[in-house]
Amino acid sequence: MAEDLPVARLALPVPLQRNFDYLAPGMGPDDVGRLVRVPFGKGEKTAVVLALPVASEVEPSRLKPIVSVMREVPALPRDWLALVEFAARYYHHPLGEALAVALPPGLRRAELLASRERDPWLVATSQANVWLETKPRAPRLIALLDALAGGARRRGELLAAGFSSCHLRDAKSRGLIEEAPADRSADLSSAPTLNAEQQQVIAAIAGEAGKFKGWLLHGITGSGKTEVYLRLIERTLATGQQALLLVPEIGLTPQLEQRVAQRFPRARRIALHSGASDGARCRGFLDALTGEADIVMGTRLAVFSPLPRLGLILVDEEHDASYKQQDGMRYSARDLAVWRAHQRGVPVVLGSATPSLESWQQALNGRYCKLELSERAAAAAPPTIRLIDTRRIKLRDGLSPQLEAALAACLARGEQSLVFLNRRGYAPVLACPACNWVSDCDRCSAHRVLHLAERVLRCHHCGSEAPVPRACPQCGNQDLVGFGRGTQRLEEWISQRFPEARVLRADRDSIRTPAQWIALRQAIENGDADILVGTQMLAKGHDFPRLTLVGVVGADASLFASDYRAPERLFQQLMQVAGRAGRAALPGEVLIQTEFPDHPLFDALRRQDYSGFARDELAQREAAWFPPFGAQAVLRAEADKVDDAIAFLVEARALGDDLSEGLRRFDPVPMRLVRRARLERAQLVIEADQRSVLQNHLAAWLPRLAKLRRTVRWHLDVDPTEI
DNA sequence: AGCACGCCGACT
DNA sequence: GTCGGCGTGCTC
Repeated sequence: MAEDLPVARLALPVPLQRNFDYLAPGMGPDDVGRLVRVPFGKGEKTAVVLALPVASEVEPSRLKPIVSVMREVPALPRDWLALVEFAARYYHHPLGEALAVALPPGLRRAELLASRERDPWLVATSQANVWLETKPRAPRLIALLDALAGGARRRGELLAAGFSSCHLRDAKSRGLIEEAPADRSADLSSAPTLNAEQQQVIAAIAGEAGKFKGWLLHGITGSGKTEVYLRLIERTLATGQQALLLVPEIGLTPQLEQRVAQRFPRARRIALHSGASDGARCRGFLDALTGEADIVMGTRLAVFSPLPRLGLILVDEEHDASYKQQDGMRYSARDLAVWRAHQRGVPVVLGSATPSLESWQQALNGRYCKLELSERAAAAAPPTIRLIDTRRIKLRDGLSPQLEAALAACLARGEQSLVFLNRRGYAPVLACPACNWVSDCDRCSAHRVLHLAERVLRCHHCGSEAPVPRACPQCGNQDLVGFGRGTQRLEEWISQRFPEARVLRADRDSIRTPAQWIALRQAIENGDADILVGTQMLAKGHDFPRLTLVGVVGADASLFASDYRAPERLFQQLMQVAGRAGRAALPGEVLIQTEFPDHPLFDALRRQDYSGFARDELAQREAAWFPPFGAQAVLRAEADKVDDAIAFLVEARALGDDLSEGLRRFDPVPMRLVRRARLERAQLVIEADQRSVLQNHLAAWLPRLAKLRRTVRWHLDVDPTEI
């Protein structure tokens, strides 16, 4: 009697903008949010129940039945489904694929759960009464029901009786088990005293807990933002709620993870990031879902953690580029965090020393409430920043006499210095002066960088390598020259100039694993290094108490980049690296070598005047209707030949001609790095003054693209950060 | 995306 | 006479 069976509407992980209906025997409205296994095409897939029951438009005979319901996973709550549905709609990504992004990978894989699925007790717990009748011999179920009947309601008692925590999970989500009153109190035995500013900030945010409010916490380096986060988490846990703490890259912030662990030793803490194993991500996700986790800390993907008791969202270093996913569904975790806070009626705190201009503008126009932390908490004065005009100075090994003298003096004082150069390798290009051969990458429109230490030429865009030729491959000339400088060469120069100094280089080549990173930090903290040479890896939020001097070389290239976001990024980067100087009792000094000392960016930087920089930059953005004053989306295409990509975009654009009112649709152009990993790329930028106009256009236009010939690969990027 | 079906060139 | 190229079309 197939026509009597309920029909469920499911989202499947396929790149199709539609859902699929299946027969759902024995299922009901409570099963919305369940994961199910279904036959699809030739194979089987894991799908998510969106609605049940539904009246299907599909002819009943064509409906296939659901194979199995993954009852060991509690149903995903409606607000979580709504979050993913919003992300799918906003970023114009198929819902099934968006769900696949939001779920931990292991959860979708049947084999990982297969052993649990076969465990009759696990299946039984979710439908205890039904199964007690139909499967009277499920011994674990009977044991559990006996335990429950005997008055054991506490998690601890049941664990003691031999039920494992994963066995109890579903029973608990069904309310069969009572939550033991948890001790989530903070350990304040080391906690620093708050200054007046910190107290005000905490009071302001805590005073408006329990409802949505966007807070922009603008705190200079060393002003104690982390302590504010910890105190806010403490208050959230005290009211029995969960806190979500988003961080840029967990690998680079083990210090923050440690501080959270030290402060909340008794709370259930979860760390979620792409580096964690499938099993760990699954467990973390499920602990968040059942409400067992108190603090969920993680990278951008953690924004999709289900949090039934959510009370607070924190986004640390909210300007950081890593919050934007750069493939698949290109979401901004920061923006989704704000949407989610609004959806759930909880406060969201965006913290940064150099906020994104998007967030800053939201604060200026009153959508966010701005809070300032302008004092360095640890008594030290802000570093002094000086510019070194290198136009009329002869540099020796890339160093000006001033920077060299400052390094020597720092060395003599027994303090540490850092020379910042955001370019790894030995020299950016190897070239032949005789015939003009250059070390081009054969897969990308870029040079291969000379890495002398590893004796290879390496492309920084696709990773391909070639041995360093002994002679020019074109004319045989033996005197090939490495032009420009990277961190390896700078390290070599500095070691020669200061033979008595212990020089340490830190970039993605020298620090590849978390263990190496920990060892490096340890060495710096122990004082086993005098001069550090490094890329932005060393710029991000670390306390190096002995570090008093920062030198910046080679930042000029970014000043005149064609990307309109380049100045914002450069300013953020330089403010961040400058903040490494003088964090403890010792005063810090920052020296920046530049040929453009009068550039307004450097002027604002010298005064450490973020708001002045933001004012100037926002004025320019407003004049050009760039974000945050207009909204952008980019359609990108890649093909063997860039002309094919352009042709596709031209054709695609024409399909939206009748929908183009209120839009600026530019000509499709090759991307700045046209060829990457053998594929040639082009893009079409679309702008609107209003987000809603852009969204309406995309919603009407994109479905038409499915009808185009599938000759190229393409994707859409809403709110792109790299153009 | 997969994976089928479906019509035109070089081979056991 | 077949094996196989990837162009269109479907997946409840």
